[in-house]
Amino acid sequence: MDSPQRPAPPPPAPRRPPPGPPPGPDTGEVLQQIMAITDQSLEEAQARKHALNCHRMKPALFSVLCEIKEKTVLSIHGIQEEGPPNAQLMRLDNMLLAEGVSRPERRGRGGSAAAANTATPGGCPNDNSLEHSDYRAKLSQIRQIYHSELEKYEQACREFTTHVTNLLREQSRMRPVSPKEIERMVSVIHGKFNAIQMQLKQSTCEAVMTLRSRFLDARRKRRNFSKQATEVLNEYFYSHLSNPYPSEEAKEELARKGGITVSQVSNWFGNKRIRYKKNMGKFQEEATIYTTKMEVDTTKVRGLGSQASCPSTPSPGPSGPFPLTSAGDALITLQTLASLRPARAGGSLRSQARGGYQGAAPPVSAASPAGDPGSVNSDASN
DNA sequence: TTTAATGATTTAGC
DNA sequence: GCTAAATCATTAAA
Repeated sequence: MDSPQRPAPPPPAPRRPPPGPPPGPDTGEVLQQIMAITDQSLEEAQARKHALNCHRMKPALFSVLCEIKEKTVLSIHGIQEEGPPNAQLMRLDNMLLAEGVSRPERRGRGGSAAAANTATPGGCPNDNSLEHSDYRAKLSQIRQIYHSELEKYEQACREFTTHVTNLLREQSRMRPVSPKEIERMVSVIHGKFNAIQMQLKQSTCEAVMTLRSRFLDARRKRRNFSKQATEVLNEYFYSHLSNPYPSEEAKEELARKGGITVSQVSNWFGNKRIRYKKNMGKFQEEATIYTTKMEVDTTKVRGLGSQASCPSTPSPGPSGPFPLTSAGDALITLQTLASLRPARAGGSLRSQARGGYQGAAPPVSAASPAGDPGSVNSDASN
């Protein structure tokens, strides 16, 4: 039997390339192309470039390309770069102006804050104490560093901007770079430098705040009063022991004589009263010293026919709130002498009204301004 | 280092 | 708003 002819087997299927990137030119081929490029003479390349640059269609082509680029770039970045004025930066600027770190003549940002703080930069009290001069010196140091750094940043910004602008202008001959693009690049650079400036401002503000807290926190910077101040205060206290509540005017005079503030006088009397009351025995020696001293002074003053050196005071009566010490004999003499001074209406009345030591009341101040710093609280905390 | 002295602050009462 | 009282924080002497 004849077997039917078998069809010829199909030719072997061609091998499929392995899955992966689409077939490209062979590496060797690419290398050859590169070699061919490098083989071209430099002059030839330059000539081609020149020919392209001089092509009559080049300006039109660049213009179109610039336009397209402009639209694309603006759609991507345009909106993001337009932000609201930086509130944080404004706050920092205002604070630096208020602290007297920024120059007041630097206009443009936060001018109102400067106007509000021209009298006492830094909110520093108007005391001419050593601490405050030290504070001002340190603040001045901070200011110097700040301005020198700021100047450096500004100069670097200017130089870098000029450099980039020139570079882009140069490149605009070879590739489409529109003036707007240059402008945008400049604003980007300014933005970056502004961020650096903000860091500088922030650290300057921190330094000022640290300085302030260190110098103006009076509790930390407590200084004992001068000997003269203590003497003035003690003289008044012991000569008015029955009613040691100086009037506002007396406080002012004591403050002036002792070179301290009215608040400090109030603090001192508050402390003195309570400590004297708690431990009268301990203060006896001191009391004797001052009463004797006052007695001598008063005798001298009497001899001169004028008034005592102590500030005017409420009339201390023998029935005042503070019991006399056992050295009271000397004190009684003092009280008697003190009572010769011009009496003030409020003092004894009020102390009598309260009655007793515990109820020791202050004399009514003759003139107590609204912003009276005479409370026990220190003005340093204001 | 410890402790007493002292100026300043806080809280509550009036 | 001023004061007493308690307390804190710093200074200066022991």
